[in-house]
Amino acid sequence: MATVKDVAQLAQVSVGTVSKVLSKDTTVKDALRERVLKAVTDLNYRPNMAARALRTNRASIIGLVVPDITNPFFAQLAKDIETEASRRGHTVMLTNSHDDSITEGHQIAALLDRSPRGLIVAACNDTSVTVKSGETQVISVDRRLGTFPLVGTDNASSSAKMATYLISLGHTRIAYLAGPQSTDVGRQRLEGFREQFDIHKLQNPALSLSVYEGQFDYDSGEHLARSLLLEPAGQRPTAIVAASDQMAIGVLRAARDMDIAVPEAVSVAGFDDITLASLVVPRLTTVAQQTELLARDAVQRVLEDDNGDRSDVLIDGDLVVRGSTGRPPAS
Amino acid sequence: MATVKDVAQLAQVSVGTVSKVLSKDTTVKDALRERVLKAVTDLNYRPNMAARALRTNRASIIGLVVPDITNPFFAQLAKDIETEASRRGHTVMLTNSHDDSITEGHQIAALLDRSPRGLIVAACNDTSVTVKSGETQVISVDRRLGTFPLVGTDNASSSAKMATYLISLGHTRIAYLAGPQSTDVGRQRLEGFREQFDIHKLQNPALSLSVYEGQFDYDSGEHLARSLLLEPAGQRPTAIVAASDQMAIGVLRAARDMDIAVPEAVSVAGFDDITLASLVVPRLTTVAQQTELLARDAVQRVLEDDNGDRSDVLIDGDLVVRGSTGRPPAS
DNA sequence: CTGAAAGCGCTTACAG
DNA sequence: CTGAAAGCGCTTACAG
Repeated sequence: MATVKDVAQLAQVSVGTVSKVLSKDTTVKDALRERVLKAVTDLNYRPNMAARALRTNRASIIGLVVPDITNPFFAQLAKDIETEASRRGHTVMLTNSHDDSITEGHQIAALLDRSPRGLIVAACNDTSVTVKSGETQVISVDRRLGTFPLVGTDNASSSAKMATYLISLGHTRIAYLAGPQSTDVGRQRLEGFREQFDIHKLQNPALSLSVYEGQFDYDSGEHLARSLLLEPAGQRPTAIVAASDQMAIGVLRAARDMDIAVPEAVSVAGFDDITLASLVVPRLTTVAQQTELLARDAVQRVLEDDNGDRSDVLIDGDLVVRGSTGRPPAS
Repeated sequence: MATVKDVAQLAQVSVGTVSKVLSKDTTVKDALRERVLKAVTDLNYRPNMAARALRTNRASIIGLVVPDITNPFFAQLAKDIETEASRRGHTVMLTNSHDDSITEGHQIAALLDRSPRGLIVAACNDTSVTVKSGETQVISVDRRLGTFPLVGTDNASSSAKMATYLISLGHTRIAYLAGPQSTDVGRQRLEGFREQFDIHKLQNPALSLSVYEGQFDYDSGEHLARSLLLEPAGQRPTAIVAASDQMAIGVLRAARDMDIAVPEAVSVAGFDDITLASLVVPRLTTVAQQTELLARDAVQRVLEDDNGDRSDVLIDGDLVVRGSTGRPPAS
């Protein structure tokens, strides 16, 4: 592999000059610059990233920690983050915390050892260990890590949109399958829904909301729906809203197994808009998280050292109406 | 951050000795070793990875290139690779080629710049650019890159298992929805199926197989199935086998839309055993790829420089029978 | 505007 | 068995 030294020699300049040209320093005279650039091309020179990292104390790397890359939402987010990072000349180091705070702590430490430009962390659900990041920028995404700034979806206001939409369809008995209330995301989605519901209830006291707490996964949604749907048609909810698409897909599955038509007998809605949401039968009404925007902002915050900016970024979710919701059955 | 120098000073030894202790060199006397270890703990010393990489010309990093991390199969594979790499003290750099060979080439070059221990690449479908990896170990996984050794599932023999299974159920009119025949994976799965089918046909000349080429994705499966299932019940296939779970799930969707019962009227099977396969209704019969084994072998090949070993590793897929297949309808 | 030189934090022959 | 020293390939004050 060619080094700066080789380039300098071929271009008949000093290594310092080569370095300056490479770093787009404008104080190099054109004649020299061209000689250097030609030598770079001729030798097919590629800078040694380890040397650069050692010298500058930062590598053009972004560390990314997610609970589980096989969760479709995190897969989408990771993809968008990688795309944005790559566009900006950075590489992403990925680790899975397996939703375990001890592992998460180790992963973060290991990533910090590689002097990344910054860390983007979707924290695991159990309480995270405190992280001392030193110089390194750390941004939470989706789920906050410690007290680091968060880039996430405005869960409350997005969830509120869903409440308004279902009530406007005429639903009066609504069940909400909440995520773990130990998590911010779980709490915010529930609270946003509940508060909006309560506002509508002032107009229409007949509205009723029942809430059940579960996990964000398929099984939890299926399990909760199974007992809910056991009730006779006149009493059970006419709309079931889940705190995640995975839960909602579990609900669809339960309804199918119990021969209850969606959306004719019961409407079902989710949250996230994972790829699968538009592939299930019927297609799922949900709130789309704008992962591209989340990714862009997170990467930007990590790369541009707006040092001192500790503010959160909240991005609106979009209500996406598909086939799984409709008017409640005439009763 | 503490450096070897600090540790050496505190432990009253030379930096060389510190380095030897850290690298588990056994020639250091116990007394010194303990002093060093204590100093390491006291100072909370963490080696500077960039310096180590510069000096040794290799970082404890594995580069991973997949076409698309939101594809559930690659997500599972990436997770297993990351877990295995992490277990062995290595970090994974992830990039998505977006199934584009130009991008793939750039990603590989960028990863090689960071002097990784090795590269694991699931190549994109279009012809890949040639890669000069220099010293670095490169292993293909699932889809071969250039002429690099491959760790993958034995597609042909696994596909053959599915043929035997369906024929043993009594199916005589079988449709096979193949993946792109420009890809090894697509070809191998089709050929394995067809060859096994032909063997059975010697016994039972009434068997018929029709083959349709598509993409590996949901839409392709749905699209192909839609026209297939238009035929009247006595003439259309009684079993549809897809080259991927995503295609098979598309088939399920088409059947559902057309009110054709699975598996009563038509059996459906896939390949891969993505998470979703056991979540759709009915649960999908498929061939499970053993991603954990694939991951373990790929990481091992990349880390242990069995230099010169250019052989492929083929791992059997497991037939997983679920609810989407059954006996053909009585006719 | 350009070059000579120091130094980032390690590892590794080489002496002793 | 241990230490002193060179050097990996860069970047960056500092002279000139």
